[in-house]
Amino acid sequence: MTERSTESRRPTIKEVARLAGVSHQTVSRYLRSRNGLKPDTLSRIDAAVNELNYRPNLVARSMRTRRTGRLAVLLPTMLYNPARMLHGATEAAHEAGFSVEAVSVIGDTEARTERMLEIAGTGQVEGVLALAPISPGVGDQLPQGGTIVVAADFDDQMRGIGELADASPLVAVMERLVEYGHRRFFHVAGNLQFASARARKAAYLETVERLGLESAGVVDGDWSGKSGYDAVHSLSDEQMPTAVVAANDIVASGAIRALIERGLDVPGDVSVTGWDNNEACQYLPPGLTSVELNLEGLGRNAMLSLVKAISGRELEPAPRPLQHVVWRESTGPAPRR
Amino acid sequence: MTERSTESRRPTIKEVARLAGVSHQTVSRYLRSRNGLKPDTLSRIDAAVNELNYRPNLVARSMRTRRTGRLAVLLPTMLYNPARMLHGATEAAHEAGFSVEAVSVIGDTEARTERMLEIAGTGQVEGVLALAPISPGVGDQLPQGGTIVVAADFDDQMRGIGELADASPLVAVMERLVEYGHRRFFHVAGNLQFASARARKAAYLETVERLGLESAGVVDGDWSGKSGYDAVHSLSDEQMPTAVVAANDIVASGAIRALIERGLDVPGDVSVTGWDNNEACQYLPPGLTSVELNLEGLGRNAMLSLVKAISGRELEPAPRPLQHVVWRESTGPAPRR
DNA sequence: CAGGAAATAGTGATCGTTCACTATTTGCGG
DNA sequence: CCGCAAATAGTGAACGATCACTATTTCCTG
Repeated sequence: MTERSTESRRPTIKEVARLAGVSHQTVSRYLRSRNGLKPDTLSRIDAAVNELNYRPNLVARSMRTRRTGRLAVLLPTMLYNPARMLHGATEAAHEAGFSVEAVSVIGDTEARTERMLEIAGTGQVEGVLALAPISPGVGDQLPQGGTIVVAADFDDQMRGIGELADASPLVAVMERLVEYGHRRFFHVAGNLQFASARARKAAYLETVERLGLESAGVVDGDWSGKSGYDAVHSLSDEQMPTAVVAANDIVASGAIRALIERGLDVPGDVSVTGWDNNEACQYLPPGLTSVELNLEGLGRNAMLSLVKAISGRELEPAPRPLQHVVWRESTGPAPRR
Repeated sequence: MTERSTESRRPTIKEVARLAGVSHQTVSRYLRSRNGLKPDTLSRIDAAVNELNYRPNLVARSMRTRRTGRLAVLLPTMLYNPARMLHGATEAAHEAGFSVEAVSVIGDTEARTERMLEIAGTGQVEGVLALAPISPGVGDQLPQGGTIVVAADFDDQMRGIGELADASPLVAVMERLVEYGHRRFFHVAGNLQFASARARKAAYLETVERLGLESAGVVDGDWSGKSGYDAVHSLSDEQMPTAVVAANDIVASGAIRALIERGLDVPGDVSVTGWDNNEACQYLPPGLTSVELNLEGLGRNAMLSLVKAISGRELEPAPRPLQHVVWRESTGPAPRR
């Protein structure tokens, strides 16, 4: 389906004014508040607007007001589904009267950062929310003019908003597994450019240390099923843990596959946990123990900072908790040795 | 991380001109082509631009040129991961000199259509590519001004670009399964608001008819794992097919779960196929036979129509085929009865 | 009904860029 | 070194809205 509407120019505020028999400024007032106008005037403008099917030219408005009401969200490509987070962020932005542009960029942190500066520098958006990792100190490079950048993921100095990278459910998972008798763990990390991957890895190591557990080690992966598959196959029989904590569900699925290929039962011999509560992994046998994320909530809360920084407006944050563990069949008591 | 750059106004073309000792028009020329300027003039402007860290105000430019160079892509929310399609579409748009705004809208077809009209009507974008179902005949409602709308999914009169809804791999899957000895099939459809779901259902029914197969029926679902799970459980033992063709991998995972719960082996008793080549489903046992999509290519090709309609420019389409079947362990010979 | 404040409406400048012209400089043949 | 075309640069209007004022009308009070 392809349609092109009539070629004639769109009507302007002055044409509406002429048709309604008022000045352009009166129409301008009408557009913004609709108060302080006589009922008669108002209805004449109403009629003119309808007759001409007038809609204000937002480009011209932006030009004069120096406000675009638009925000950009920088998304990572392909690594996970950012749609739900984007949705939460967009909803919050709408509440504060902003529209949102999503920009997905391939390439590394540097490429993303470059593109972000480009977006921020042309006055097209009032702020940028980066849901993908960007270089630190990027704010300093911003051209003058007040475009604000909020990074939801950590920057390289490990500062960050935090919620996105909150790894506490991983600690809860491990503690419960310890109650189940597990002593020997293994962690397959995600792409460490992501704060969430770094945080989960750190939480794993910290918990091993704190509870005096054994660890078959940590393998740095890339969020892929293959990374989980390869990591498990890289272990010797002696190293084999009784619990594999994977960075996400995809990694977990690869790990489970490798465990089965090695003749091990899940959860009989080895328990496996994931992250993200991937719908496919809920059903396939064994149902995967995972961490359910309120992605809309996380997106919303990330956007709150940006909205506040730009307009000072404080929106209602998403109700906590934003993550919780869902126990399924892939976890169970540690095997007797 | 939150940063605010200096509050001072961004430099304008006139300030650059003054610093370089030329007229604003000369700077304007410099910005566009950089030809037809004396080397001396050019380097003076270069220096001024760098010193002021000048970037053109695209809002002002759009105002004068009546062109924004921006396109919008309307995305469905949450049903599947549109990131890769968006990426292909964005890449194609960049090649033609457009930037892309992604708009995800919740709600039904009507709500989406309404929002789309809003976006198209304010002159902020030159075109809209709808990757989510919208109401038919929407072009007629568009305000004057030449915003173009291209719908990649079918409209309600079942016209459409087609590639997105190409169900031919489903036919290939069924024919192969027939070679394997399968005679009795079952289809769990996706949300029929989507052209792809309608096309797969139609292809299933047509193939059953053409090859004279038995069908345990078609259940209309919603792309969810639960819909696959419930659909299988709704069958009596007598109705049970030897092959389940699911609308996508998530649905397939639900179906597999239900089959296992009923004591059936996959693929020993029943073969199952999905769609989308979901990464998690590749690993979990049994590896799911599915249809791999070149989502970037599909997104790209959808964008081509829009770009062509707006600028007349014809970009290189993605190489075919854009979909192909990946055979894995969830399919096998029909059981002897 | 005069007078003044409040409510309502109008006028012209302005945002930062490009467009359509006009003006100036350069280069070159004779 | 004149004259003229080509190359280069400058001037002012325009895009479509809002802002900062000023002007007019309405309403109320005494």
